[in-house]
Amino acid sequence: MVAAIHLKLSLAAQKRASYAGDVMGVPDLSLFPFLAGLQPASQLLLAERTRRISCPTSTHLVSRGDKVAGAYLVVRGALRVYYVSAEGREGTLYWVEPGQSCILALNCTFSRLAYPAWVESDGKTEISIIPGEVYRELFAREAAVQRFTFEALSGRLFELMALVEETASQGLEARIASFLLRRAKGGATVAITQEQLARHLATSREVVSRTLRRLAALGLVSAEPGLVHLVDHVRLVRLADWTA
Amino acid sequence: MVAAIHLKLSLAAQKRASYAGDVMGVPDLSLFPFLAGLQPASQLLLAERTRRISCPTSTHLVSRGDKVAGAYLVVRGALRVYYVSAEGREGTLYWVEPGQSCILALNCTFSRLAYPAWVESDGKTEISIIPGEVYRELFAREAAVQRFTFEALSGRLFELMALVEETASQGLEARIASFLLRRAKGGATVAITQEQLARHLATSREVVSRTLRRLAALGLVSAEPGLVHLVDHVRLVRLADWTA
DNA sequence: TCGGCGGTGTGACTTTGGTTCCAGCGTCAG
DNA sequence: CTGACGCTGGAACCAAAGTCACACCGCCGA
Repeated sequence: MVAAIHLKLSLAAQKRASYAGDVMGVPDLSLFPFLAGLQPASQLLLAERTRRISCPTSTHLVSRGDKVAGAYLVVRGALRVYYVSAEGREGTLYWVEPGQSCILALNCTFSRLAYPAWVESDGKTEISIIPGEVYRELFAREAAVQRFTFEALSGRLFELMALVEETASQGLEARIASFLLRRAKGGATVAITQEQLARHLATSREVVSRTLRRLAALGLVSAEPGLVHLVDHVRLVRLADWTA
Repeated sequence: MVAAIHLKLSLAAQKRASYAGDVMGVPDLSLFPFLAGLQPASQLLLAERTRRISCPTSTHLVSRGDKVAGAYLVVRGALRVYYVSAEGREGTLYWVEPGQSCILALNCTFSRLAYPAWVESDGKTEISIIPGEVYRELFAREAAVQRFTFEALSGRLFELMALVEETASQGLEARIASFLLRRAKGGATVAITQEQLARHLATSREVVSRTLRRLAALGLVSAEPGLVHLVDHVRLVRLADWTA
């Protein structure tokens, strides 16, 4: 339909990218309904310049300090945004899930801000990358894009405010409870190793092991290798959500 | 010039508000240059609906859970955005300084998000409050407002990412060093009591006292009641900025 | 069958930071 | 002068969490 125009995709992303089988790089409209309402010209622009990439789990996409611009729309899987401390301990800042996006600098000509964190795929992941200039164009003339952008940013902002508060003022028990609840998404079991859990929460495996056993002893969870079952949902919520 | 239209200003803000002497509530254009380029209709809307309020230090403006919408543009002084943990300890998330703004929900009709933190004035402060509907209007039709909003939000986002990392992976020494450097803004001395310092960093006065003395013993700072002098700027930076 | 190896359990120890309690010191109003 | 109050110093103690070392179990491939 439209000739593919090659452009510099950012870094490692391209290296490991394998174009998915769909016609263009435009993400599913079911996940990003606001795209359906765009002007024809915008749709065309999107179709021409968006690239869908697809990668296995734990694919490294962005490093701290990378100068990136544009928007990463997640279609499948998830992106994990995390930091790495001086001692090499890492902690997850947030996930970008299907239907969400990671919007980076727009003013990509000057002040392409260096991204302050790392990004990797979490699970087999497909994302549509809209280059900075293109996104800026769309943002300038499409109210729907403006709104989407605003919500994405302010949503993350609120999330991060909560995270700061959580990490600063809650013990590990509560933080683990909170983490598990968020991850389970209503389900009763989370598939995760204690090692991974430790990395998400920026702590060590041993500490997670201890804490998890304490929670198990209290009857809140039960664990087996690679799995954590949420036994007492109610008490877990009470433990995690101190605002109650 | 334009008749003042009274509207419900949010909460406590109004209670203590005393209108400043300038003609309208529109903030200084020197601080917010993007406002100068707006269409005449927008300028009129701003002039009609913006309210300037002015308050002494430590005036409580927003509580967690308040349903607020709109933008707070800081003209003088500063706003301090902070959280309060279950045990009553507080920590500062960030400051909104002159020329900056605190942009809250825009979709103020539905989903007026509850604000997740507290806001108070820090120093004698003047702010211009643009109501939610008005800001939404401006945002919809003024590219400059869109851009300003985007930068404000993504700037905060990056700040908060750094804060999460800092609180999670740095010791108090480093966090205090970092805090003092940011506050000094190039100067060599910070006017702050240890009590206040403790509140900003979500710790206790005694701990700050100890840590500060340790830093003093190392020759990094020197302290007197209500003041902290930055003695060895270089080593302070090295201590705070572990990325070096 | 025999090692690896990934995932986990556990004890002992250290460090950091939070808590409690009290003492000193300067300023300022009465 | 004096007492109250705000700010700081400092000891003793405690709790949470990070660190180190090692042991165990199950699985899988050589």
